[in-house]
Amino acid sequence: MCCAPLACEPLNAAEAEELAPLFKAIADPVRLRLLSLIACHEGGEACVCDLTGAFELTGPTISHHLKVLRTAGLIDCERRGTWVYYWVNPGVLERLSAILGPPLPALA
Amino acid sequence: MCCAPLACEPLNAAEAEELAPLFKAIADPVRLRLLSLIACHEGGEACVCDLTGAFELTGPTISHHLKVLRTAGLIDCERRGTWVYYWVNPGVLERLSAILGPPLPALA
DNA sequence: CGGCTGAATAGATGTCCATCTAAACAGCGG
DNA sequence: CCGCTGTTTAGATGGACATCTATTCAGCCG
Repeated sequence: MCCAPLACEPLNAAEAEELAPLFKAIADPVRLRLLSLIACHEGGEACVCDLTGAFELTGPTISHHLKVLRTAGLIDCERRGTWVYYWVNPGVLERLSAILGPPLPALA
Repeated sequence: MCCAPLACEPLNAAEAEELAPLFKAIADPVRLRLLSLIACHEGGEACVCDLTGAFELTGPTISHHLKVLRTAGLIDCERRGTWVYYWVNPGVLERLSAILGPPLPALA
């Protein structure tokens, strides 16, 4: 688990190879909005049907983007009856934030 | 200038379209390391020749990645005699960090 | 069980991108 | 002025990716 911001010490090749896919997962406007929609949704989770309507994209395309986010470990999901609910995996975004961010004064 | 973290209110389409290219620029292991190498280098700036040696890639490839970072607004450069120096544009990384991060308690 | 709705998978397609080689450009030193 | 080194640009190529249509899978209800 690496935590030092980019600007503190040079990222080695292995860390960079590990981090890049996470940034790649959020480096798409649709996926950024999906992530945001899920994170902001009441209860911290959202059904696919809540998400699809926000885009002018087909169901399979949204499903594809959700899978990319899930494969990257940013979100997780569970089927409950007819619907599938997604939520943001805690900690992952914070980690990315910390890597980009300024040397935080130790927040316990 | 948007600042609210992803998890506070849903990103609208325009904001997402603006942010995605920034994340795309850093969504590559080589560019992540370049950014880190530059940020960590003494004086906050690095010459291309300082960077090329860290990778098993040709000069043109490094030059290409630097251009991507520069086009995205993450870094800037200046030629001084024979060498070209790059530095990280201040503020941009912090902004991305803030967007991913937890709802910061208003830091003036 | 049969059909309906929500969601994911399969396969196809057009575009973008990382990398290379070859060539051009910029500044320096003899 | 000429050649040398550092850096960028141009063009080519192979692979990755966003999106679609068609199909399949999963659960519900009459």
